Amino acid sequence: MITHKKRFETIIQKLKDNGHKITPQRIAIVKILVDSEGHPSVENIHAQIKTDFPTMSLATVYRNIVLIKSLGEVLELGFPDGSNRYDGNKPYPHPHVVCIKCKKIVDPDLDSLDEMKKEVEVETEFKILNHRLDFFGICSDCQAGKV
Amino acid sequence: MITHKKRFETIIQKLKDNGHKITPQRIAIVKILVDSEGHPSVENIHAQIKTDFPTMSLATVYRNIVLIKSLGEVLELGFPDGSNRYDGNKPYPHPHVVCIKCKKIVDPDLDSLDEMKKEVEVETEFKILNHRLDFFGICSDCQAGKV
DNA sequence: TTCTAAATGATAATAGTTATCAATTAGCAT
DNA sequence: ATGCTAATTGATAACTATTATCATTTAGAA
Repeated sequence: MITHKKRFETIIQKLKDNGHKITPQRIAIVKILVDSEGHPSVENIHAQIKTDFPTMSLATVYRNIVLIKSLGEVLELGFPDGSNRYDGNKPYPHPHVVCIKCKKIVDPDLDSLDEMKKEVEVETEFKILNHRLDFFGICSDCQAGKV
Repeated sequence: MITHKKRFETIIQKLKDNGHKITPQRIAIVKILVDSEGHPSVENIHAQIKTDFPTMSLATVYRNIVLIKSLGEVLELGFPDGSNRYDGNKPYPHPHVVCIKCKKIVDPDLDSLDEMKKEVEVETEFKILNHRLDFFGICSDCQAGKV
């Protein structure tokens, strides 16, 4: 399991390698992306960042998330009922478990979907490149009525 | 495999059972939902419907999709890069295969995720209610350069 | 046939995201 | 350390997808 610090350095290096400046705003955004436990939305990231950067623009956060996504260093998840969510720690397809009450997202440790992927390729004649697997339910906190 | 006609009748009956009027607009929307092969967006549905109902409002389509969704008769899929998609034939969790070029969606025939669901419940202590599984790739038509 | 609450159509409003442009600044060159 | 400049930011307008509002229409019960 790679550390948050390692992920931070990887993303910052990727920005440098692609000719981008390492601004204080970018450092702050990447830090939140890799430290976050729950795949935050842009709005979440902006709200957290305002503590240390009260004048940072929401547009700056959006622009930088798009940039980091274009470098393949963040996984973007869309849900039907709201804004997109971002995972800076595992920027590749992996399962999620989403609480439908508090919207928390956790990453369970499940077996690879490679077998299914092969079955799908045979059945559909698609060339499969990636996948998405989410389970939706109620977390133990919300079951206990803490939220 | 249930027929489109049967699905149509089921949805219409559900609307009646819930005290809703069966307007010509609703009949047209439900028909497109059950006849569609590729999980259309609201915009798609509206574009198709305009042929026979040139004055139907986009808001009417949106309102009715929301209504049918609230009755549990349509599956709603959100993607990070655009509008939501709707499946009126299988309004319950099932796998999808999405072409990243032409955006076509097909439903492969895969084994149940019940085993994984149990593993997830044990590991995360969530009560799992449903799931989402999508594979992303390139369909055979787009591989052949037809699109 | 009449009546009325539900539904529609048109459009304003909202939320999430992207584009624009003047001002600022990271970092390279000296 | 200083100067320079293209990249970046901040503020906000604009865009897209969706929802809210309200006058008008209509499905269907009586």
